[in-house]
Amino acid sequence: MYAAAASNTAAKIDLAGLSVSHGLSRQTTGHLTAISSLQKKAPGETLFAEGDDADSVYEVVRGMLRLYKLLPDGRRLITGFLSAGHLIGLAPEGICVYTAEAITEVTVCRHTRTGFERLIDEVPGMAKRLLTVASQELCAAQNQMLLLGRKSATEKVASFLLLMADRRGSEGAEAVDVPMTRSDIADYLGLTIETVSRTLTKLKQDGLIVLWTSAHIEIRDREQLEELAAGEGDPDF
Amino acid sequence: MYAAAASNTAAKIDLAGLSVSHGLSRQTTGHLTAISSLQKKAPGETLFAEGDDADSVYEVVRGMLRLYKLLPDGRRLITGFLSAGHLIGLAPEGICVYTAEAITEVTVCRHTRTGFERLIDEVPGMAKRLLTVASQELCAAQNQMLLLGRKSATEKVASFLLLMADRRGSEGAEAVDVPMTRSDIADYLGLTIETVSRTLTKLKQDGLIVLWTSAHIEIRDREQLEELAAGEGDPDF
DNA sequence: CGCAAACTTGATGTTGCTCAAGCTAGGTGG
DNA sequence: CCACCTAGCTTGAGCAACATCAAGTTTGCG
Repeated sequence: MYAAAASNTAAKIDLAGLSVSHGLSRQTTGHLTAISSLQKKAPGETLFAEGDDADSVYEVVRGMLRLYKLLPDGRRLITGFLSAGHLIGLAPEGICVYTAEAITEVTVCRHTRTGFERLIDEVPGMAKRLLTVASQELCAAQNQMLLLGRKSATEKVASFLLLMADRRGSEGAEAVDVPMTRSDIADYLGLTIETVSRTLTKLKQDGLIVLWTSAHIEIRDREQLEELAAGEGDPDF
Repeated sequence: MYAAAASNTAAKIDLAGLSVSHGLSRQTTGHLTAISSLQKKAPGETLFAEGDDADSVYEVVRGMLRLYKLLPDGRRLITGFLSAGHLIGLAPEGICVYTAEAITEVTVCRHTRTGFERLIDEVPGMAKRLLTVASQELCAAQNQMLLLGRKSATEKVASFLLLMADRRGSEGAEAVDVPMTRSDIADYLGLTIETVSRTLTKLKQDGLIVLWTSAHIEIRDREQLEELAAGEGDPDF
């Protein structure tokens, strides 16, 4: 019954895109689960594709998704990585504007769009709360635009590492779990896999990070990494 | 009294960022103007700056604004251009996350944040309507990410021209009014002024556009421009 | 008319992309 | 259990797109 609420007391929520954290009351999530069903997706499986009818709203319960848009010749841009607690699928015109695909094995809670709409109308304050979340999303999207349009490869990769680090709850240790491939990272940062790989190697050589495996990175000098990410990095880095 | 409504029967609305169109009922805008005051800004003047308290919500009545974010060393990214009917200032944490500056002479309708919040609570359907607008914003932001991360200079400039053309209502003629400088365009597209200038020259030489003046451009081959913008351009362009 | 800001154009430079090998790790079957 | 196989990752060499630097030119305004 309270599947979604059970795994997240203070649920993180996402609306139609990038991830942001937000608290939902138990009552609200109760309403949510009343019109919902759980689904599992294997890595690489598609939840929905760009152009599909947006007839469902999903909440991520476990695992990680990528959202992306494609150009006709196959160039891809990943607009966000979603993890547990995030909401997706609230498309404006009833048409999905991006594809959502599982990176790891993913469990999602599926709600019908009409049911979700009714929820917005009936639960007082629901729309306002979602509006707050949407504003946060927008803010995150603007930061990502700044990154894509004006940051160097090193600054982009540093920003990405900090984002991943901060997302996995702040567990003292600076161990960053990177479930996505270099190709995903590249398409998220507007780079190529080779540049991502080279940049990580350089950060390793400079002692800012340790590459335990390609999917498990440790932050060694967070301060310097933050300076880089903010664009205040010494030019000699 | 109905200042905002008077200039826009079907008002375009913006929420905390990029522009999107949306219809507001006369009743709603009536409520809006009840807690509002008109202000004028000269070109170059600042409405609010990144980091300011977000204590107001503005609706653009006339003219054009730029919204931008800065990196510490002065690199700038313009996240959007706002024209009549757009709303700004609904910041998530009460802190402005970008600067808003007048490009042309601008008239805005200023609302107190608290008054606007009350409006959201009291007018039924208001929050939901704003949520729709926010979703459209988010969608636009994702398209801009795709542009910034994966499009070539030519594709970026073509996309920009079409955006400007479509914004100025569809008045048959393909006359595009460009009130912003090359520097603004460059910072919107993640390019330099020189690249913007050269790209426009190339489009002119290829016969896709005519540069009547630097601020007045005519689209001559919309179809080809649209192909370019979509990323399906012939490599020989 | 003269000045300053904005724009264009050219020559050169650099970042990140492309192309091309190798390398590593995880999974499978012998 | 190990050897192979493949997908993903790293590394290197050369290249291209766009940036930078540097003049000129145009435009609009006092």
